[in-house]
Amino acid sequence: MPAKRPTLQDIADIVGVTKMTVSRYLRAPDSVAPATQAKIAEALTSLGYIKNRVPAILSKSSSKTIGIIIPSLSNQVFADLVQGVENVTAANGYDTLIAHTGYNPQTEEDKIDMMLSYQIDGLVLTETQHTPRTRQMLKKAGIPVVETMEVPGEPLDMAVGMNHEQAAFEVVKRMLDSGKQNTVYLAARLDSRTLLRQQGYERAMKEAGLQPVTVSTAEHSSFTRGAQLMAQALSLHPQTNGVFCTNDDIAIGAMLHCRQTGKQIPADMAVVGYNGLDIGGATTPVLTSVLTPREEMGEQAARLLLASLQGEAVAEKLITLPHSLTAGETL
Amino acid sequence: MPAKRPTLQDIADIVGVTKMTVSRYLRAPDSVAPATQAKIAEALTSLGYIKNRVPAILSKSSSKTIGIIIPSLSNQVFADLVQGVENVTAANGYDTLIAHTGYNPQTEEDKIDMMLSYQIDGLVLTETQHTPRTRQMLKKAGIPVVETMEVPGEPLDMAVGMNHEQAAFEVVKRMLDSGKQNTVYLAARLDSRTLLRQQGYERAMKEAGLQPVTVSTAEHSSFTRGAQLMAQALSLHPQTNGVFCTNDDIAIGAMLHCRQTGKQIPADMAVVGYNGLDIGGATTPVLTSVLTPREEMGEQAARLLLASLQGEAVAEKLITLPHSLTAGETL
DNA sequence: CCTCCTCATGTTACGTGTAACATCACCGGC
DNA sequence: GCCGGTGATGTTACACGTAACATGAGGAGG
Repeated sequence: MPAKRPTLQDIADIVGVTKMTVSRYLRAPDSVAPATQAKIAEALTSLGYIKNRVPAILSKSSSKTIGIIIPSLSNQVFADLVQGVENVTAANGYDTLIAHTGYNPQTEEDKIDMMLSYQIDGLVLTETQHTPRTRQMLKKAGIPVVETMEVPGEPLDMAVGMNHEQAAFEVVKRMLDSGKQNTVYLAARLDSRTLLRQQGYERAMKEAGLQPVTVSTAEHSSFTRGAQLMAQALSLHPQTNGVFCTNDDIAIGAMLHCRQTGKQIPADMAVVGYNGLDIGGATTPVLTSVLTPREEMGEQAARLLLASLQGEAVAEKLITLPHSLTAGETL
Repeated sequence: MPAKRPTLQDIADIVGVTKMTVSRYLRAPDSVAPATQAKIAEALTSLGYIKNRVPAILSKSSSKTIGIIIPSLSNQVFADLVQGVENVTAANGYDTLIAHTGYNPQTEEDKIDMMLSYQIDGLVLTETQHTPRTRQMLKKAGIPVVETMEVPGEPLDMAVGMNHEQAAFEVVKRMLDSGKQNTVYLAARLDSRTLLRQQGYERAMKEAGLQPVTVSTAEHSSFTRGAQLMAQALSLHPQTNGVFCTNDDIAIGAMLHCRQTGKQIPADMAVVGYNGLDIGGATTPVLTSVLTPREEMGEQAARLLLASLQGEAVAEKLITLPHSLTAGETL
C-alpha cells in the first residue's frame, strides 16, 4: 500500500497553523482569516485530503448516520422505502448505511450488530420479527429505532406502517362483492406481511360464509412461482375464479398462466396484486393492486428518527398510513 | 437518551480486571484464565455489551469492511453481484456496506466519500465512469478498488467484467443468420453498458451489410417503456422482424406489445433480451436472453480485493468473464 | 493611555479498544 | 533452593478530529 492518507496535521504543517485551525476551516470556512482560508484550501487540494469521521464518532459517539436494514436488494418495495428515508435524511445532513438480510432474522441481528459497532445514530427496520439478542442490543444501544411496513405488536420503539390485514380484507371483500366467490389466496414465503394478508383474506371469506383456500410455496416469490401457484390453484380447485396475490410478482405470474391457458381476465379469473409496482401498469389488462405508501412510510420514519434525535418528544410513536387500490382492470 | 452504552472499562470494573483482559477475552477467549473467562462472560451478558469497532479503526486504520456501490437498489442484476461479493467476503470475516447512486456520478462521489470516511478497506464499483474527484480520492485513499460489470478503458485499479460489445455482436449475428435481417436495437437510458451493446449490434449489422436502427428513450427502462419502444420501432420501420433489447424489462414489454398486436413470436418478430433474469423464464414463449455472470463477477471481484488486502501480488488485474445465451424460444 | 472587547488561533483533553512491552506468580528441573 | 520459563494480567501509548477554554494582538472608547 502506498503512502498513508493525509491527516489534518499534515495540512496544518504545510500551512503553518495547528490542526485545530484546519478543522475549523472544514466545518466553517469563515471562522478562519481569509488569508488562512486560501492557504488551507490550497493545501487540502494539493494533498488530496479525504475526510475522516472516525475520530469524531469516537469522541462524540455520534456519527450523523442512519442505518437502514431491508430484507432484499432486488425488491422495488424496499427501494422505495429507502428513497423515502433518504429524501428526509439527506436534507438534514445525515448519511445512510444500507444492509440486507435475505429475510433472515439471524442475518438481521448480525447486520444490526455491525451497524451499531459503527455507532449509527438511528435505525430503520423493515421487519417486526427480531431475535432476542437483537431486542436486547437495541435496548442497550439507546438509539431511536423505527420499524416500518407494518405496525408491530411489540414495538421496539417507534413504528410507521399500514394495516395489511385490513387492506387485504377490504380488497377481498370487493372481489367477493363482484361475484368472485371462489377466490383463492396465492402466497409465497416472504415475511410477516404475507401472513397478515392471509388473515385479512380469511376474515373476508368467513364473513361471506365461504371457505378460505390458500395456495402457497416455501420458495421466494417470482413470476415463475406465480404461474406455478396459479396452475396449482386451478388443479386443486378448478372452479377458482379469482386470486388474491400476496404481491405483484405472483399476480403477474398468475396472469401469464391464465393467458397461456386461455382464461380471460377478469371475466374468467380476477387477479389482484399487492404493492402497486410499475410493472402492473404495463400488463394488459392493467393489474389491479393494493397500493402501499412505501416512500411515504420511509419519509415519516425518517422524520420520527430525526425528531427523536433532536430531543423532541415524539407524540405519536406508532403511525398507521392509509392504503388504496390502483386503477386496474383485472377485478 | 438513556444510559450510555457499556464500554470494556465497565465490564472490567465489574470483573475486577483491566479492560485489556476483557479485550483479550473478546478476541480469543482462551487467552485468559478459565475462571476469568466465566466472570467476563457473565458481565458481558449482564451489561449487554455491544462491540465497538471505532477505536480499532482509528488506531489501526483498518475496518475489515468492504464497500459496494451500486446504481440501483431494485435491479436484480446488482443484487446478484452483491450476493457474489458477500459470498466471499463473509467467509473471510469481512463486512460489507452498500450504497446506491441512482446512476449519478456525483452521488457516486458522495457515497464513496462517505465510505472512505468510514475507513473501508476495499471497494467494489459497478460503473466505470467517475468524476475527477472520485478518481483522485481513490488514488489517495490507497485502498484496492475493483470495477465490475464491464472492463473499463481506464481502470482505477482492478476490474472484473465481461465483453458486452462482443456478446451483443454474437447474438445479433445469430439473429441475422436466422433470417431476421430487419433487427432493431431497443435501448433505454441506463448506463454505459447500453452503449457497448449498441456498438456490438451495429458491428453485426454492418458486417452483414445492413443499416443499423436504434430506437431509444431517455427514460429508465421498464415494461411500459419496452412496449412503447416496440410500438415506435414498428411505426418507424414496419418491416421490423427482430428486436435486440438492452435488457429483459424492455424485452418483456416488447413481447407484451407484440401479443397485443397479434404478432407471433418468433415467427413474425424475434425478441432477444439481456441479463437472463428469472422473469424471462416465466413468459410464453420463454425469452431468449444474454446471460451475464453477475454473481460470478461479484465473487471474482471480492477475491481480487481480498488477495490484494493480504498483500498478494495480483497477477491479472483485469478479468473478462464469458457470457452465454439462455435456452429461450423467442429467437 | 488604559480598559475592554473582538477575532484569530493555540492548547489541552477526550473518547475507547488494542499492540507492544512489562511484570509477577508459580512450576519443574537440577 | 535457585534458575529459567510459562502463562496470566497489567501498563503505556497510540490513532485523529473537535469541544472547551486560553492566549494574544489589535482597535475603539473614554
